Amino acid sequence: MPEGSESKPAAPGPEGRPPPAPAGRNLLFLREEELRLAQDLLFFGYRDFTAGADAILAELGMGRAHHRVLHFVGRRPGITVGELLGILGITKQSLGRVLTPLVEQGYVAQSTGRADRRQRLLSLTPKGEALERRLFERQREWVMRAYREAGPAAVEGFRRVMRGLMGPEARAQLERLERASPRGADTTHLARTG
Amino acid sequence: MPEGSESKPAAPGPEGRPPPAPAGRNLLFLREEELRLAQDLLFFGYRDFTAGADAILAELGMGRAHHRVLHFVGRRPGITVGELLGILGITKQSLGRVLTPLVEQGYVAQSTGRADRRQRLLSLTPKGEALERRLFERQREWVMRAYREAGPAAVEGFRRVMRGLMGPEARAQLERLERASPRGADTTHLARTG
DNA sequence: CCGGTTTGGTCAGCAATATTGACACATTTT
DNA sequence: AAAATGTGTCAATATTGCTGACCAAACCGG
Repeated sequence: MPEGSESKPAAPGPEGRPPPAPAGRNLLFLREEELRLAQDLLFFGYRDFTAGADAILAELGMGRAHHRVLHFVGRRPGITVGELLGILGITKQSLGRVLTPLVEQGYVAQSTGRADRRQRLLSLTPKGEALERRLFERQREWVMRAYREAGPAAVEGFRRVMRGLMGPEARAQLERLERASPRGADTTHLARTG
Repeated sequence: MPEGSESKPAAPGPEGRPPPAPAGRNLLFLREEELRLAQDLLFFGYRDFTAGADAILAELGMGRAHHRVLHFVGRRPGITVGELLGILGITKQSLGRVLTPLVEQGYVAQSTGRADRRQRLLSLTPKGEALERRLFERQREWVMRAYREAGPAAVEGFRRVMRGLMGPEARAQLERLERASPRGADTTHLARTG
């Protein structure tokens, strides 16, 4: 379980400690309604964000878990099973149930680790890349619409808040992912105006 | 093909800034990496956002579905089963499996609709309100931390993007929820007739 | 080389959340 | 009276997660 016990940071945010001011407009007085809205937004937004990819996956008899594997393997080719487990935050058995079929059906390739030969380095086959890309494109359109409607400043705010919603472990993992940042190089075929 | 491959948006940390926007063109060319980041953020962020409440629920032998029912019933007391189904986007049977125990255990009260006596109007009992509040408080801390770290402008952006990620149906539902305003504020239309 | 640890695979069993389809019942509408 | 609606419930199934146990291969320190 990803923590949940993280206590309030003594380190003040950009706002610092709000003084016991008259107008309770500051963030410490986050009103209840404001936070209930956040709950609603996250519920509806996440649900609809995943809906498009879910539909594609369903056609192939797959689920969201398969997508997550494709996504993170594609994001970090050569990832080991253990690392993937850490990122997904699930057990080996749960992962095995989706990973094994993906390998058998030729979406994911395994290769023996060069440094440590116990490791299975995972990567996407062309078939796997094609599926991952298809799923990605579907979500891209969805996110793109939201980003365009909201504007660049809102996008940056969105990112900051989402990052804040992550626990320390997830933040570390995200950093690792960003550093690895694999396929940023060959995206020529989607640089079109879509 | 032009670009798409480089000019990475300099991995935005908490201090990151929106990519230099010369024209609206750059939102149309939303780069792949930018959108992969969105996928990651949503995955990790949503997971950790729900982790706290999940822990409480697990102690009570409940799951996330129970929380959603408590949340939306609390948000809109007097809601009918059918409306709840529409909001949650699940089937009657799936709802029944969590709703029935919640009623039996005294978290949710049912009352016959005054206009249409077929309807069961749902509301939280004091016990249900207490649990919902406990769950809410846990998430509030979490969201509050993220909001505080991100700052008010970012929060506004977050909301705009999340709203954009919602489909039309969800937007309509959210509007209805906001209009119905929660908890006693403006719920006259549900005069309880026992 | 031995023995302990790490990495990964697999099996058995269980639980939560979702699905579809069918049926029943009370009530409202036509 | 008949049709439609709102709700409850049954049986069967799928997906995704869990725990615990056990095994095999490979690595590492002495």
